[in-house]
Amino acid sequence: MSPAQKPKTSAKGLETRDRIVDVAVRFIARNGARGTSLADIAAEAGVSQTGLLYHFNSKEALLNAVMDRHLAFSEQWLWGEGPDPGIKIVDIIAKHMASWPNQHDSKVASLLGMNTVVLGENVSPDTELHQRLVDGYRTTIDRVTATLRSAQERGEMREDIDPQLKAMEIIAFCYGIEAAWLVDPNIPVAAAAAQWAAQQTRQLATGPATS
Amino acid sequence: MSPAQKPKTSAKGLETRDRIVDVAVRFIARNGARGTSLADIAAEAGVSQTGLLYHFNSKEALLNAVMDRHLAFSEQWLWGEGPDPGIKIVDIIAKHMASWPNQHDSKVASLLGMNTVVLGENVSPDTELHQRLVDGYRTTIDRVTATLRSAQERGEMREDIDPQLKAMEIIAFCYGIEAAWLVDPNIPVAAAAAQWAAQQTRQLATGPATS
DNA sequence: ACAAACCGACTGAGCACTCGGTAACCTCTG
DNA sequence: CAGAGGTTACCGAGTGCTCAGTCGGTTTGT
Repeated sequence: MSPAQKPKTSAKGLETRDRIVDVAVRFIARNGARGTSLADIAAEAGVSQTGLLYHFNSKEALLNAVMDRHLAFSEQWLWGEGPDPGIKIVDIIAKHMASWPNQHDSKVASLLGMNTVVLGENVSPDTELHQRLVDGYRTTIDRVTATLRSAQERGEMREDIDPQLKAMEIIAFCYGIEAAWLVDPNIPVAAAAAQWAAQQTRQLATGPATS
Repeated sequence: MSPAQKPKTSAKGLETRDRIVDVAVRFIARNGARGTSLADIAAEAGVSQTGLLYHFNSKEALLNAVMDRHLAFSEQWLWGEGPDPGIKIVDIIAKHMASWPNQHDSKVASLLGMNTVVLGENVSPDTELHQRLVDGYRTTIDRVTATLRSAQERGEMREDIDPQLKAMEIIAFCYGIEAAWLVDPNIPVAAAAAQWAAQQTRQLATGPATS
């Protein structure tokens, strides 16, 4: 009936599908899902609104495809350099943030910015995407907690710091800086991230120099 | 003509006006401005939609009144204990966060949560409220920076930490924790805030005990 | 010839906002 | 202190727009 149920999609079909999601990510990152109409997306993607609805049976279906892409990107963003970076995770984050100033208009920025925008639209538990956000947050926290805990076991991180609470702090910092950067791209993100990472490393590490 | 231009409002008028803003804050904090209709707000406030539009000439006017209330609240939240708390600012923040778990459904929670929701809806620079958000962020950063700097001058804070970047970090943490708590009120906000404040204090203070 | 890919025209719901009223209340005057 | 006149506070019934989704088609690739 429809490709969502019977995905006998051809190469060309997949390509348009992909293009639509691309455009949707851009629009949603700027105006939110509620602030973006299917007509807008369709026009920019070079199809009619009906053509869009052929590929995604409803707005919600498109939204989910967009979230899938966002999830894949975030995954790569945090864990692209290995599944267990330990306390190096703060350096990874700072390194990524250092490149933000150059790419405020890029695809990367859209994929990142979606976070803040979609989250804001779905704080109420009775929206469709809310559960996805809760699950996403929990798994991220769990993974960061796990890598910090294993760093403690390896003796690379101080034992008197609760890994879960520290994970929450790290993710909160990411969210907060991202939000601030979105509303005002001129703030010194790179410097803030660098100072933060340096201080976190000093605080977390077991090294002899506590000075 | 209308109360917005000629505010000859009576006591009763002010009361309804106030009630409308109250309700609007609650709705917007949950569903965003775009996700809330004037009809919803009016019904909950016990007036007709036309009655609402008598007090606020447009949705945008109501939005601005809501933002005014939010601003006043945030002001009190951060600086209620004095205009120059120095590094104690992190303790103030942690203290406030400690009380969040008890008030997820309260007025306070709505006023707080608005931040995340409204910010997400206005990342694009061509929305009406965007400039207000940018200005609000900047002044907050400036004030935190100033109090940290004066702490340094008083010798209460280490000199080798950049106050502005630290201010950004502090505000980012607030944003991030708030966002996380909004989507999932069950997370241990109080504990995370307590550990964060303790570690920040140890890191910022000039005290002799660096452990 | 058959399915996949796509379109134009339509529909119905939801929305912010307008228009033409009415009722309560205050104020100034005879 | 009656009551006329004006102002404030509100309402019901529209209006025009935007938007997600439907329907009945046509084109294109294999």
